[in-house]
Amino acid sequence: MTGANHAFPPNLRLKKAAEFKAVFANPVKSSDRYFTLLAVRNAHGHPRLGLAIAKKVMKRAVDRNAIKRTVRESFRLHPEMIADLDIVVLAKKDVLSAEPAQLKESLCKHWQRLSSRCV
RNA sequence: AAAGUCGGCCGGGCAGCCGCUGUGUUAUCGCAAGAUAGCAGGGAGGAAAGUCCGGGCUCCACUGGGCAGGGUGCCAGGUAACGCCUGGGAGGCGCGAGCCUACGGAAAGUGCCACAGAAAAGAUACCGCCUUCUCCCUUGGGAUUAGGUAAGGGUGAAAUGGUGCGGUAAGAGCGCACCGCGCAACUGGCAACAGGGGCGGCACGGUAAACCCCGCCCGGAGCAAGAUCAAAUAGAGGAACAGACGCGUGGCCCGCGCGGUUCCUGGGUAGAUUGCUUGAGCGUUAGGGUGACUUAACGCCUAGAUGAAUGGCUGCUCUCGACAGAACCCGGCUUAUAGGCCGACUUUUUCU
Repeated sequence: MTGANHAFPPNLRLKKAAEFKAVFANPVKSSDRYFTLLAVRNAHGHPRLGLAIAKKVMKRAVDRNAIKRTVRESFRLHPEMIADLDIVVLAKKDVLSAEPAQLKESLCKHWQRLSSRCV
């Protein structure tokens, strides 16, 4: 366990509107009752993560922040599962009623599924 | 001790590991801008919320005033300002500490006042009461004519002052006393208002969160404001150079039209930077003020993100943790909130 493997610097994030657009245009999808993930293969040599938590789904800012943290944390701690993809995570309503452990498990499955399907 | 009133404060704690984001500093790389790494130190709230008021700041508009529209509304003070706060007055609630109030004007005008009731606004008075005319009838009483009344009854949220005494045919502010109301002075108070006395003798029902009238206040938009830099693409104007070039027109030349290169100006999209945190700031002490607040000295720097940081895991511990996440910044208001702490005061009970 070295620190370098679990960092989350800015270059691993999707930032620009154009980058999000590219993912939404022609993605590989993976979804369950908590999340919908969209992914596209990139040429950067590392994965990149973007979050899209709709205000409509989660009204309170506290809830939105909490979900973003959970997703980022999972992304950061499991780089070995994730191939070089641009991924956008969309949250669903059921996230609010879920246990933290269930969310983590769900996210791990998504990382592996997307990595094996986008080749 | 119990019940209660008011004001203030806190919003799990500690340790380790892994992350995120500013700041300072050191090292390495780089012409530089900067990048990477190490170390140190900072990193959500009392409401950050609702966006309901008030201001700062920015851009636009602007001579001043009026109309319209909106806001506000006992008085005085505080403040940058306010619809906020403080103190005072008035009315209401509570045994009390205390709490509540959209609290200007109904004699400028208009409207409305359901149901019930005779009548809902300057009374053609329903049941009545009293006097009187005529008739019936055994005194008593009944029917009826003309008039005087508003005490009693009944309706209503509200009925044209209230209670008592006098007075009267019966009654009535008709007269008197007290209360209430109105008027002009006086006294106290900056004022709202209060006080006691005088005069009037009932005239003036309620409703202005109904229109309205009166006093005071208000230009509009908002940090996605605004400022700077500025690709690609589109492409405006000017100047200089070349005018020996190409294309079109034409049989050819001249000419005319479209093209060239360089520079300057302009435009400002994607994007980037900035605005962005030192401020009507906080703390302590001293002075002024009943208080809100204010003055002075000294000390402190306390989030600044931009797909948007302030978190995750583990261990220990307690009373097992609510409402909830900064987005330009302040002052308020309102709403949400587990649990806990402190102070002042009130009422009741017990003990000494």
